[in-house]
Amino acid sequence: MIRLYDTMAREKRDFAPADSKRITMYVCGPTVYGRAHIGNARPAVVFDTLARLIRQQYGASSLVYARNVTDVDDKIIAAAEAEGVEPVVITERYERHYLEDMGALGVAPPDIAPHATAEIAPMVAMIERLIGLGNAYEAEGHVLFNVPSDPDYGELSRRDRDAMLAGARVEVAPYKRDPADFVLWKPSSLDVIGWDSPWGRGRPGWHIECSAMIAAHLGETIDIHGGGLDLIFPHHENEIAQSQCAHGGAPLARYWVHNGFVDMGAEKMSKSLGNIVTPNELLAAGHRGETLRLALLSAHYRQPLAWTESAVTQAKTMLDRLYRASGDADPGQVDESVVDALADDLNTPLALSRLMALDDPAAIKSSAELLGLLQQDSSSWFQGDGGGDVEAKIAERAEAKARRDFAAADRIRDALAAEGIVLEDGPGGTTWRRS
RNA sequence: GGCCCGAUGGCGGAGUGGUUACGUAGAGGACUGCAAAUCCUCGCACGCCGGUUCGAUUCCGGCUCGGGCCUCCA
Repeated sequence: MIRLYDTMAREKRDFAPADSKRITMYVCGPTVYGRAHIGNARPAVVFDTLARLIRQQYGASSLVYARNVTDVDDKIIAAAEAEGVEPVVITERYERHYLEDMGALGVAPPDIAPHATAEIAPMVAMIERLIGLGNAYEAEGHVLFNVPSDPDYGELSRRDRDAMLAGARVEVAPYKRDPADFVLWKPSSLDVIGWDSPWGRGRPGWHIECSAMIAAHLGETIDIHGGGLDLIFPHHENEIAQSQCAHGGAPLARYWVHNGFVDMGAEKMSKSLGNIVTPNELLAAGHRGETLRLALLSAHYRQPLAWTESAVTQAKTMLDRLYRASGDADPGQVDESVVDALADDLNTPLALSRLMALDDPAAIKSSAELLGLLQQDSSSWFQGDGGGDVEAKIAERAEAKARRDFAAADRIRDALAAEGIVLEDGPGGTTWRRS
């Protein structure tokens, strides 16, 4: 039995999917206008891990996992203008990078990756339905969702309309009937990407994308909706409003799961603060993807995670130990204590500590796979490709050792160490690994 | 201002009404030509003030500090 902390209920709940043969999970994916940073990678890794757990518990084909790609957005338009290219150049490039980076972190592609630009029709249809129901209205080429028309608005974020307005830091557009109303459709001038619609040429607002794509691919009510804490308001609140109003009150999701932030120093890592570090940079600096993944899983997903050099170093050390302990074993039985830890609201730090305590190489290997770790042979982890001349050096050093010329032997070992190659003398001879 | 989180050893990080994980770093030992790896051992913590309790790091209240959302944000 999996237990998940549900943001809506503010407590851990037993996970009971509507249909255990078709569990539906939707996670808000990237807006592809720039390189993903480590903070962006956290939800990808967290929900990838949750997906692995669900498949382990309910069967490989039990889960339909959708993660969208937002490929129409004002930031994309701005990036395209800055480079003097079409938006599609930007979106294709950064989606490719996103998949590369997440792949390096051991994140499997989702089952479905809906793209906003490919789903304009269902969005328009949903907007039309909301207008027909009196939940939305057209004004100056915009279509807006009328927040007061939804009595349940604010349930997820626990804020009422008055409180929202009291803290509002944005000027209210004059065409809004209510200051809290938000955009479903906005007009596009001819030089900006847009689609014809009943309200003129325009483009969808951010929130409607997810609502429409969820309904189109997964259904009116899904089991799990995931994303970062910062999406609770307004994004997920607005998704709920759109979907529930359009679907006769059917809840959008049974479980709302939100991950905490990655911090740099004391602050949230974010592009606008400029304090970001990207998987791409870290990989280029020589860190392995699994190291970054383990570092991301070393804190519970709802806790803030401070990103530091030492966190990465510790993750690397732990992986070295795990690879050494598992050796070249084939995966065996998944350890129950690891599964139990994960089943309790995805307690990855506890799962990791239990993994480190295992003795059986086959159990280590299979249990680590549940966390998306130990996905390569230990020889490739330690040695990577190449290294043919290392064996010659080892033989040379063995000769030196045989004639008890330890100074010569140590010179060879030190020279290799300078290249990042560590020699280890064991009972069966000398082995080597990259440091 | 409103709403919401968090505070655990040098660092990271679980968990628990009573004997306080684990990792990493550090100390000592075994092993080694010396190392490395491995194994053994050892220190080191539950923000502050009250309350409840036989007993609180754990429950409750207050405080302080830090963070988040209220605008784009994972």
